[in-house]
Amino acid sequence: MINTPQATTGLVLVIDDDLSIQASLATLLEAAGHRVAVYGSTAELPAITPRDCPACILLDMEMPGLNGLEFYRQLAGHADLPPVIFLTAHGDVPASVSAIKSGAFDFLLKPANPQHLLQVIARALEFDRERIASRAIDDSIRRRIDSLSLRERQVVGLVAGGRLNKQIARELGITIATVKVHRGRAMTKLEVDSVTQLVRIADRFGLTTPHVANASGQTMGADEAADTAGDDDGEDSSD
Amino acid sequence: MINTPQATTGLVLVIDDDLSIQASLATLLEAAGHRVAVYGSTAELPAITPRDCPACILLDMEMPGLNGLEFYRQLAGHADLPPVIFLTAHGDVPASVSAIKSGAFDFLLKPANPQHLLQVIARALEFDRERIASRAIDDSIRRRIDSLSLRERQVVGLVAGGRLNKQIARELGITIATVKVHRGRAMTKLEVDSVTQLVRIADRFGLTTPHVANASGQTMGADEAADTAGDDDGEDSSD
DNA sequence: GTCGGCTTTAGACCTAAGTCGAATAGTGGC
DNA sequence: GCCACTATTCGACTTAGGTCTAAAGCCGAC
Repeated sequence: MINTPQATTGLVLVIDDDLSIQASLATLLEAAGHRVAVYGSTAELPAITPRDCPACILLDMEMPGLNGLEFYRQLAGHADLPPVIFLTAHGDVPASVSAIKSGAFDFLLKPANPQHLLQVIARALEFDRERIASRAIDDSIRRRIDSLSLRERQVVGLVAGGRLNKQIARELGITIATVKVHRGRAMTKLEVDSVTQLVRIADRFGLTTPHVANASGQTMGADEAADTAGDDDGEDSSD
Repeated sequence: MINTPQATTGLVLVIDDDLSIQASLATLLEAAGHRVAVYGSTAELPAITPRDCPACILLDMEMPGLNGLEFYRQLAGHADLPPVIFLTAHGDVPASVSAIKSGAFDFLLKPANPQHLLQVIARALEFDRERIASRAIDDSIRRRIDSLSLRERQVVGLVAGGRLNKQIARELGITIATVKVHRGRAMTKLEVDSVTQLVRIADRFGLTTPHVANASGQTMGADEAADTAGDDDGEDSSD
């Protein structure tokens, strides 16, 4: 947002087979305060591991061997990828559209205006910085979830799904007293102190057990089912 | 996903100043079972009103007067827009990247392959159909929220924020009995029967009142604050 | 003025949730 | 075998949530 002269710096992974371009990019980027790692082909790129410093990938489209776009698609499945900026000499509209739709951060033409390129990289690094931060929070919650026992996880899912303790007890074939214990312990382990927090965590990490099984929906899928279908529960007098 | 011969049909708004293109597009689209409305310029397009039938916009980039991309940006702020497919004779990479990043559904080059164009339009209409469906759900929830009184809305926000009834009572300067009344009435009006559903609605529609005001976070922001701040409550004998 | 809606409160009563102590069973180590 | 640890189970007790009835003050609409 703010155009500070010294913005976010980080690691830029340059993938290009042209040596002169490698050199000029490295010079430009290092002058801007970034660390640079250069690779001559997609094959040379080491496995992308989650890193704590902001990074982005500057990817040439016309690479020997694997096509840049295909390479990207392959990487993108991996999910924990820093933003990718395509850089190509050929103004190919379909390729650019395809790249952006696949989630690429930007698509630039060579020769790129150095000022503009630095700007785009700065934005990409800033984006990655935020991604890393939110991943750190997620990891912390993930660890807490992993510390739950099987039963605790089941109970959390059912609680987030809107069931009462007695319904949970019936579904799991245990008594209400036991449900309460699992529920309480899960709250402690997850470091939350209200159901509202539990619901948010459960939804975000796919723990929620919806009342009505429905294939669609992801963000609030658990409840779209719940509020369109007048979910009936607790009304059976079988107990 | 499924390539049924007779896929979703709908209304296609064609915006192009070339009469011969208007004619050929209309012929092609109508043959595919779509309804077509042709406009010679962006200015001629009537106000986009929310409609119940799937629609999409086929927009020429090189229009007299307002540039297609600018026009799109202007429309996009409006939010309730059917998917827009750009159609242009000039393979302009920056324009296509910009369009897609702004949320355009696709960006095609003229002359477009008729088969491919129909395929893209079918996907756009299908996308719009789903958008309309989810909008219908949202509108229905929105109406329920609008039927809440001021107090009820406040109580919903605080409940979703994780407060106990007694905390809510203290914050609003009323008794627990009153809080319970508002809470119960809000649940009835919103047609939910568990706090978990209430939380999802409150989060999705910005009703949640977080414990501690914090700038960061949006999806789970309401609660991350809650578990760091050790909120004391219920222990003051001042009233 | 009267009607209806919003807000407020109280008391009675029932149901649901949370906590404590305690018991059982499996697992791995000494 | 014995110990420690964890997961799981349960009953008893305490607190919180939810509903119903009844009532009162306020305010805008008809």
